[in-house]
Amino acid sequence: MVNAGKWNESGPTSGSEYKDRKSMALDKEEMSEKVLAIAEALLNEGGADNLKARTIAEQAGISVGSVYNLFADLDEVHRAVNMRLLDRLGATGLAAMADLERQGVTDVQHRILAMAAAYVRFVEAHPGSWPAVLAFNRRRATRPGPDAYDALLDALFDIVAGVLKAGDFGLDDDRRALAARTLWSSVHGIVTSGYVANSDSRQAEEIWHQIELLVGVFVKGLEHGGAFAHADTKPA
Amino acid sequence: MVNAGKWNESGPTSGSEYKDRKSMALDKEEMSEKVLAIAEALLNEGGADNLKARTIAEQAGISVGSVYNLFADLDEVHRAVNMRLLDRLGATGLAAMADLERQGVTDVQHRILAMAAAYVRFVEAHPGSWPAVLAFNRRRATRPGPDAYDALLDALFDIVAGVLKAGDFGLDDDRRALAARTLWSSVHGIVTSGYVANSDSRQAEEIWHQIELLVGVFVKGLEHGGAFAHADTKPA
DNA sequence: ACAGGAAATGAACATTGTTCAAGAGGTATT
DNA sequence: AATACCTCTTGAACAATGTTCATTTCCTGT
Repeated sequence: MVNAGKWNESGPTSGSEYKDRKSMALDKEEMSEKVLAIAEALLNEGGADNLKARTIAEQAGISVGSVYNLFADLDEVHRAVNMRLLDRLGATGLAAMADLERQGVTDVQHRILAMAAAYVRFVEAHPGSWPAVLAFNRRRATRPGPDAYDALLDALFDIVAGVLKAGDFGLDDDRRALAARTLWSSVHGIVTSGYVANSDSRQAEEIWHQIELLVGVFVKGLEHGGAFAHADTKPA
Repeated sequence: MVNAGKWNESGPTSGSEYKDRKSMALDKEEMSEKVLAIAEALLNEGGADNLKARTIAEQAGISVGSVYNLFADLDEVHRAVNMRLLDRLGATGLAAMADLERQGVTDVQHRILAMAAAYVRFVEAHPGSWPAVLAFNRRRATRPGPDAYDALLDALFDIVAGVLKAGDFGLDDDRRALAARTLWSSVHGIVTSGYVANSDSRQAEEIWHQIELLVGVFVKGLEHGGAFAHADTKPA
C-alpha cells in the first residue's frame, strides 16, 4: 500500500525502454492527468462530495482499481487537484502583475486592487472546486514540516509582498511579508464569507465593495504607520 | 418526510396533556438537545465526516430511525449545531463588549482587538466544529430569502458595527456597516487561513500578529478617510 | 515459445445515509 | 374493561460509497 508516488520506480523486469508510443493507449502520467482533469470537473460541479472513485473510473475509461493504482486514495486525488488550482492561481496572479507592468500602472492601490480582482475572478471561475480547496483539511498531516501545499501558498504571499514592496511604507522585509499575508488572508476571508452570505448577484457586488474598502483602508493605514500601531493588549 | 420542525403539531388524538413527567424518559425537545450535544462533540472531535447517524443513535441511547424522526437528515443536524455555535459566538461577543464597558475601555482599537481576541478564543475552543461551520454549504438552499443562518451572521456584524460607531470616523450607517462586515470577514479570513497554514503553536502567534496589523492599519486607515479612497478600477 | 513481473481488473467487503413496514405504548371512546 | 386509533420507536433492509486483493492480462526479455 501507499505505493503512490513511486511509479516507474523499477523498469519492467530490467532496464529497458518500452516507450514505443503508438498502439499504446496512455502513459501513467497522461492517465493521471486525465484523472485529475476529471476530478477537477467533478469537484467544480458538485463539491467534495461529488468526487467518487467509480465516477472517475467510468469517465476515464478505466476500472476503480486502476484509480487506486494511480493514487493512494481519493484524498490524494483531491490534494493533487488543489495543488493544480493553487498553481494556476499563482500563474494568474503573475499574469495580472505582468499586465499591470505592461500598462504602466505603478500606483500601489491600483495594483493591489487588480490583484484582488484577479483573485475574485479566479474564485468565481471555480465555484465548486475553490470551496473544496479551502475546506480541505489535510487530515493525518504527513509531516510537521512544510509541504508542497505550503510552498504554493508562500508563492502567492510572495506575489503580494512584491506589490507591497513597490509602495514605500517604511516596512522591513519581515513586516512587509506579514502585511502581505494579512492582506491575502483578509481578501480571502472576504471572498469566502461572501460566498457564505446572501445569494445571487448582490453577492459579487458586496464582495467587491468590501475589497475596495479593505484595500483603501489598508493602503491609507500603511501610509500612516498603522502597521506599527501596537496596542498593548495581550492575546489570551 | 420533511416533518422536522413540526413536532407536537397536533396533540395525541385530541387536546390532552400527557406530560406527567416522572417515569417518562425524555421529552422530544430534550432528546433533540441531547442529540445536538452529541453531534457537536462528534464534530469537534473529527469534523463533518465524524457525524454519523449510528454513532449519534448509540450515544443517545436511541435507534437510528429515531434520529431521523427528530431531524430530517444529518444535514439538518449539522445545520442546527452550527446555529448553536453561531448563537454562542454572538453571546461571547456581547460578553466581551460588556467586559470592556465594565473596564471603561473606550479606545476603538483596543475594543476591536478585544473582540477579535474573543473570536480567536472561541474558534480555538472549537477546533473541530468551527471549520465545519465554515465549510457547511447549504446545498439546495431552501429559500432565496435570508434564513436564520444569515440572521445570526447579521447579529455578529451588528456587534462589530456597534464598536465602530464608538470611533468617530465620519462614516454614515451604510458605510459603517460595510466596514464592519469587511473587518469581520478579514479577521475571519486570517483565522481560517491561519488554520490552514503552518502547524503548531507558531500558528496562534502568526494569527495574532496578523490581527494586530490588520486592526492597526484598519483603524489608522479609517481615521485618514481610507474608506472613501476609491480607485477607479472596474471589478470585471 | 516461455517465464517473469508489473499493471489492470472487478468482485467482494465494510461503512455509511436513509427508508419503511411492523410493533409498542399510550389516550380516548364505547 | 375492552377496543380503536394515533404517534413514536425500532431495527432490518437497501443503495451508494471507499477500499482491498486475488486473479487475469499484457508486455518484455530470454
